[in-house]
Amino acid sequence: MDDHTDQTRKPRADAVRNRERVLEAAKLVFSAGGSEASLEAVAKRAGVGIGTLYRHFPMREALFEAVYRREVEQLGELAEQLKNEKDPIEALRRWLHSGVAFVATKKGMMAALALAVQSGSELHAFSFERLTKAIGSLLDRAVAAGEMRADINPEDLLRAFFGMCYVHDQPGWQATALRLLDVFVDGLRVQPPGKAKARSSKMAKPATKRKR
Amino acid sequence: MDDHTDQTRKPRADAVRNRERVLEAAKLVFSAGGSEASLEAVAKRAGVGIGTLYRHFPMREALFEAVYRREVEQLGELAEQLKNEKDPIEALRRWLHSGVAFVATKKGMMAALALAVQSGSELHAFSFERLTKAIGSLLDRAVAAGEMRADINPEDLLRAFFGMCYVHDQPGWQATALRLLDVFVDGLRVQPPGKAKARSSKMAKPATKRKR
DNA sequence: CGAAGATACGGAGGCACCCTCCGCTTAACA
DNA sequence: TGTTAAGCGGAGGGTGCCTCCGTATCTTCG
Repeated sequence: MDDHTDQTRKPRADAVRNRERVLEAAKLVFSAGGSEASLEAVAKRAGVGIGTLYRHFPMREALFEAVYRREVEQLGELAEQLKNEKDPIEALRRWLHSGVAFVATKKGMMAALALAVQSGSELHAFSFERLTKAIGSLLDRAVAAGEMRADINPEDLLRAFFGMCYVHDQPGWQATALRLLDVFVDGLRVQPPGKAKARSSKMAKPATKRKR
Repeated sequence: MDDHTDQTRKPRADAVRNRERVLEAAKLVFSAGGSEASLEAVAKRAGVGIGTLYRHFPMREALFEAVYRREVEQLGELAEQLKNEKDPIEALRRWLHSGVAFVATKKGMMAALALAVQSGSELHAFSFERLTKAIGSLLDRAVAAGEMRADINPEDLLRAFFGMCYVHDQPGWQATALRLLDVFVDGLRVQPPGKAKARSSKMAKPATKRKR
């Protein structure tokens, strides 16, 4: 685990720089154009040859991975901060809500990502672990405080979160996702028999417009 | 709206037959290989020329649409049947659970579908309406019976359902989805202050294994 | 039934993108 | 500064997407 025991050259400066450029370009291109965007477009935007792109990211999937990895990191860090929140359930809900806002800026990324994750790659392992740990800590706190049922594990919650965020097709999807998450959190809450429906007052607005 | 007022020829028999063949082939191919599968493979499997495929379904998306439309129909019909169930909430839950099983057989289809729906096509309008109506009737019954909170509309519930079904990557995803849906339904339930946590006995199994 | 006309079929071909491969360039190390 | 390995770029072979049009087949009408 030393730094220079097995004669490893220092990585070339231009290689590092190019890798960074490609990542940045990919983030922009995928954000805008979705997973459809051609890798050649990414290379062009990054100002590197297509060959360079492929050396750094041998498969299309690898590029998604790298781009997405950063985003996941950010979500994880957010959870860390929220652990300072007083009310544990509120902290959890805040995280979920923030997650929605975060996802909202990703647009096309999500579709690409979904496909990438589907393939059962290592990306899945990484992000799942990172986020599970994050959400798990929030969850544990709430359970320990006796405010939340203990039969749902972090993985489940994470899945539910992603699921609800996934459906973003119409303009108002964010509000919907937030509402759905609130309901879910209500379902998780341990209701003291006495004030069973008290917390519902937190959901200020009723559903938008009861169709049909 | 008559049948033969504006001189419409009867559609050619071979055209109808070929369309059917392509649909069947597409269903199989997409089910197996996911959205990656080439349309030329579909054409070959259907035993028609690539040109024929493209005339019937001008865009890749159109093919997904047509295939998916049937599946949606089936889900809708299932809801009709479940309206005869006694317990309205149980009926709703049964529908959701059946939905999971249904989705489970689709495998790769879901990814393709997600992309198609994303594009805000007419498919979305159709399936959303069909399923919303189906789920809405189940929901209304439960609300009318005073067993369910009234501030969640059918659209929301549908989104939640799809969201939870979407995350299918690992072997055990079905069990997870079912559990998540149960939690969600619990969240929807109006809890009589007296027996607040009584219904939780319905969730026989605890979460599989509380990781970390 | 047979001719006429509409309609559909098939697959060649143009295009875009994927990915590989290799001669040239450039940074790291001595 | 010279040596050497790592990295760069983009030409090029391959595949799949989609269009276009000459040919085949079905419907209709006399």
